[in-house]
Amino acid sequence: MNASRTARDHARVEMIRSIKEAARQQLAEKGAADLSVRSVARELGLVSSALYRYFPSRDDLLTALIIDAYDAMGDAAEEAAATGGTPRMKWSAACHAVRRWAKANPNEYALIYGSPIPGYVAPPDTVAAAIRVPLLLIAQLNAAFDAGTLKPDIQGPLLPPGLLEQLTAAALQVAPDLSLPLLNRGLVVWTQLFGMLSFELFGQLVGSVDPADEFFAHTIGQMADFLGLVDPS
Amino acid sequence: MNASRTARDHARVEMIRSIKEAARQQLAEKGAADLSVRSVARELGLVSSALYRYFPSRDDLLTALIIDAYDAMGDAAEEAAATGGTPRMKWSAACHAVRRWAKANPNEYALIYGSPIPGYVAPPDTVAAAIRVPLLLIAQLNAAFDAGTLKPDIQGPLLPPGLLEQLTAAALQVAPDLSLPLLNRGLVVWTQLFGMLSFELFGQLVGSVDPADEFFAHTIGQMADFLGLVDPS
DNA sequence: TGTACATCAGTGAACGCGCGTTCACTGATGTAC
DNA sequence: TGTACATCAGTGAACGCGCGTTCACTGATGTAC
Repeated sequence: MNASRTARDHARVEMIRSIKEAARQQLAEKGAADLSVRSVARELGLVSSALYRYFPSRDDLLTALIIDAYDAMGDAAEEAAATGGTPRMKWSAACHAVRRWAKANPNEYALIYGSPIPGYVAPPDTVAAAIRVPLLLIAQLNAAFDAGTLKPDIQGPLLPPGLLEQLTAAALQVAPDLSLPLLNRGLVVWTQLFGMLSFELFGQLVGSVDPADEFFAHTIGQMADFLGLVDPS
Repeated sequence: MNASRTARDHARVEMIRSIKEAARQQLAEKGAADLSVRSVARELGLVSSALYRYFPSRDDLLTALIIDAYDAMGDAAEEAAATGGTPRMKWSAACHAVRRWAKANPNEYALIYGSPIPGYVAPPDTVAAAIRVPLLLIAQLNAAFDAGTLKPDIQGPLLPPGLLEQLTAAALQVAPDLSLPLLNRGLVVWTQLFGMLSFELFGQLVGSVDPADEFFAHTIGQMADFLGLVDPS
């Protein structure tokens, strides 16, 4: 309400910030399974029980880190897409930004896109942050559709009925104007993008196309073609 | 050499088998990070130090499980492909077998395709088992090429020089007759396949195309088209 | 403005637990002559 | 075939460690009158 109240509150949000920062650093060094309340407290020069003033349990701390990671990736992608250009250019810029973020923060990436942590269940709060990147990608398809820079005819096998239903439901929420075959391709490309990233970060590409810079860049282009996003040229 | 020697040796391989089986079960219940030498020993009614007669350390046990997991997946895929048909059919059958195996053994899947285990580095022994599935998929492209059931002209953006080099080196080992653009597409589809699987198993598809049976089946077809594998019809 | 009370941050000890690994040991199983 | 010895499997105790979480506590910071 008044200045003094704000002071203590401010110290509190600052402390939460430092805790998460220290935890993120531990994460970067040792991975999610090895992140412990005690080691974070140690890093901050606190006694472990002190952290319980800020996070009621280890899982809540993990949840905060997960949301922050999704948001950091979302920020990076949105910022890259905001630099302008055609939908295809923005789409490509967002993909590259996602990769850059993932390579700079591999353990945060693993936290959100790697194996689930045993015994941990993500609460629904994470969903809003988690869907930012897919929503951004779909937004580029919508924009291309509106701008008319989308090849109108997607050929390919007919969608089976169950898939049609799922896509219809998803489209209602997210992209009511998009054709369902195109939305489907969007999902294919979405899984392709993160499959490629996980393979690169988790070491599966060693011995073939690692380092993957050119493979990634080239594939982004191929997938843009697959979606019918026309080239800016 | 003689019968008695064989008897003790036989008991030994049997014991190794039971240890791995118990470990696999623990894996299925709790995930890789929670798998411990002591709990495996407990399950077998042994004292924990007894296991050190068979595996010199926890990491060696993990390595054995990793190799077994790759091999189990490889067996499933090869068995499915061995049922015959056109290369496209075999390719598709292998993909479905991989998914079936992964869904039946999610924690083993996570062990090999999920986030790296902190502090663990996979020894080179795992490579031979790890590449069985990609080799099998490439073998279908080779077979299709030899049978002439492959659309000969892959259009698309030119391969950048660094990628060309990497693909040339890989092709030498694995598929000397394949065109490099096609080998490149093979890699794209390979990452797509496991990206889709990881998303399904790790819960990223919840809210869109989960359950993913039809999405998976449909995408396998689309990717076969993308590779130019002609339809059996 | 000054005082009495309430709220909050951080402490330190403790509970109860599980972990990987080593080591000297006891019996049983195998080998060599 | 029988005996002396070597090899191996499994035991049980111990080392040293880290973990999440609770709880009664001390001071400091904020609030109400």
